[in-house]
Amino acid sequence: MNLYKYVSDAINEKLGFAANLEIPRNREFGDFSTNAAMVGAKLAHKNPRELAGEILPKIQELDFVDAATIAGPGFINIKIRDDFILKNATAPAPYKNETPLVIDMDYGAYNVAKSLHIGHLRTSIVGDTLNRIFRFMGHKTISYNHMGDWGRSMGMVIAWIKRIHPDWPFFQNNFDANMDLSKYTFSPSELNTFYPQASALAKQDEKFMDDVHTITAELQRGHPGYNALYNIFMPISLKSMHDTIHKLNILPFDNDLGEKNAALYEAPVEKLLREKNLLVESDGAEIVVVKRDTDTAPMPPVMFHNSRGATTYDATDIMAIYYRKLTDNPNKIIYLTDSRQSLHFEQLFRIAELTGLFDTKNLEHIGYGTINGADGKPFKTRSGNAADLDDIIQIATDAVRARASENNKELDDDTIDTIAIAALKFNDLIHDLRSDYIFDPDSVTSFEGKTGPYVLYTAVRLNSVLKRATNTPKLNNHILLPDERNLLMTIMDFDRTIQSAYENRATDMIANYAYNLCQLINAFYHSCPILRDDIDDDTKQSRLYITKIARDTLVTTTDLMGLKIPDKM
RNA sequence: GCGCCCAUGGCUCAAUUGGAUAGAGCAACAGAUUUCUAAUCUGUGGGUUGCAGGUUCGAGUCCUGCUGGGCGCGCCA
Repeated sequence: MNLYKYVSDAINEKLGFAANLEIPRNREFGDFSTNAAMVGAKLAHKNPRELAGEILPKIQELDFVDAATIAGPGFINIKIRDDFILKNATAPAPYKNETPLVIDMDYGAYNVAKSLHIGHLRTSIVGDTLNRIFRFMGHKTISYNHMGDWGRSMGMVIAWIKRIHPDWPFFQNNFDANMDLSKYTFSPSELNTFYPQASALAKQDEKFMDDVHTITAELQRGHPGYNALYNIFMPISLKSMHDTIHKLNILPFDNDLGEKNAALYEAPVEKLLREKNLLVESDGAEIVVVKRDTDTAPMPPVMFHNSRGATTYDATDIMAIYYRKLTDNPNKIIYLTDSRQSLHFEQLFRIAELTGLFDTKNLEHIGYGTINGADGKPFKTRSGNAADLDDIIQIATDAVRARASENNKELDDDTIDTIAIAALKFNDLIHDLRSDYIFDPDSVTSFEGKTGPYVLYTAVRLNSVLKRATNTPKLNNHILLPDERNLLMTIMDFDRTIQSAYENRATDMIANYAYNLCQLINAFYHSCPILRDDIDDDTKQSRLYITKIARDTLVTTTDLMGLKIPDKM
């Protein structure tokens, strides 16, 4: 049950006004605490403690209250009856929402022909967990991998291939799309080298850059050879993305639809902008002015067509809204990107408002912080590049393998991968997503304390106990030991946590809850033997029941984080 | 220049959005296994929350001003 809500509602009803219910930081004060008397005292010009004295008897009458006392400047501290806890403790279940929202979620946003790197870690992991939270709350989400699959970077890749294979048929005037093209292919790793090389060359070779622009424009206009080539490397790249997110246990995207798909809606969006007289010519480009008189911050115009007539990502993002409205007609669109793109989304949302395309209050940008190295600058490899996600996963995997062999544990490869992924993901999720954090490979692979492996280990322990048990889990009425009581109270706090995580879009609340739950589970595990021979059957049954709902609650949180639990570790 | 964000033990991060004695992990030190997995548990030391004011019953949190850092500001995404 949602204990917090139950207690809060009961107190509010009893008092006849909305009191603020808190869980004291220092649990010695009780299970709950309200500052109703202090708030009320200000309005009524009364002494807070005196007012608390008037409120106190009413609270003491409530059937779940064991004791209620006045403390400090006027707090009323409440302790819940043990039998009430015993009667109502259950594991959480997904919500049945009677008015579910349709939510389009835009995260991931991988680039075709570029390997996933550390910059994609948070958008993937946090986006996936937010998606799972929304679904748990009973909403319908539609996830979009809004790929960079149609812009200048595609021109770069094709220009590079043209440079190294000028004799290939895609580049000949007599190109025949019906010929057998099966021998023109690339390995994923080979493909991923093209863009960086092309990009480096374009910076110093103006002629090559001109080629890139020409090829990009021709590709977008339907050049048969370039499009045939695109259709060869695009699936290779897509598969490579899928492999990586599969390793990370990220839910498959409902749509791998990016800029190319959005670009199909250029004409209707342009028409809409022209109808509203929003397109303005400026330096050969067509722009939309989004600045308001009240703005104090810089607010540059939005580029719809650049001076070469091409559309930029500002434009394709408008088209994507148009497309999603047409197909999903969502209640909300939520974007998860690096917080450095905040201005872009502010501009985008203003255009949605100016065109009447989408209600601005239902467009939401969640900006996450940068992952930095020990020097406080964005995390780089020793050679100065953004670290590949696959390489980071490999480092974690090697560390798990080393740790397992240190402890003389024989674990299969799947288990080792599972533990490594949990270490990476949990480390990401435990941080406030809006803040930067420092990624330290040594601490991520230490697996001690507040880590993913700790969480998995705790779940494995509980599963192991439940597997051995012959008694039926059943909660018998007994006096709760402190470690049993603390654990049950935290289990009953799950609903408040996920509600808060949902409202605040705060994935770290789930991770912190999971860690806190594990600490209490391990304390319970140590101080309360479950299956030992000298434990009587009633106690065994009770502790098995606690073990079971603790395991179920923990599994719910690990599911939300997309962590798998191994059979042993 | 304009705007946004940040500053908390040696290190990495919390703090129920204004609540009570600022908490965890790592690192250091001292302990725990005839017992369900020691990737565990128990304990010890470590703080003038960058600085100076202000608001009120009450401030790490809100306001003002400094100092120091990060980020953004038309044809990259």
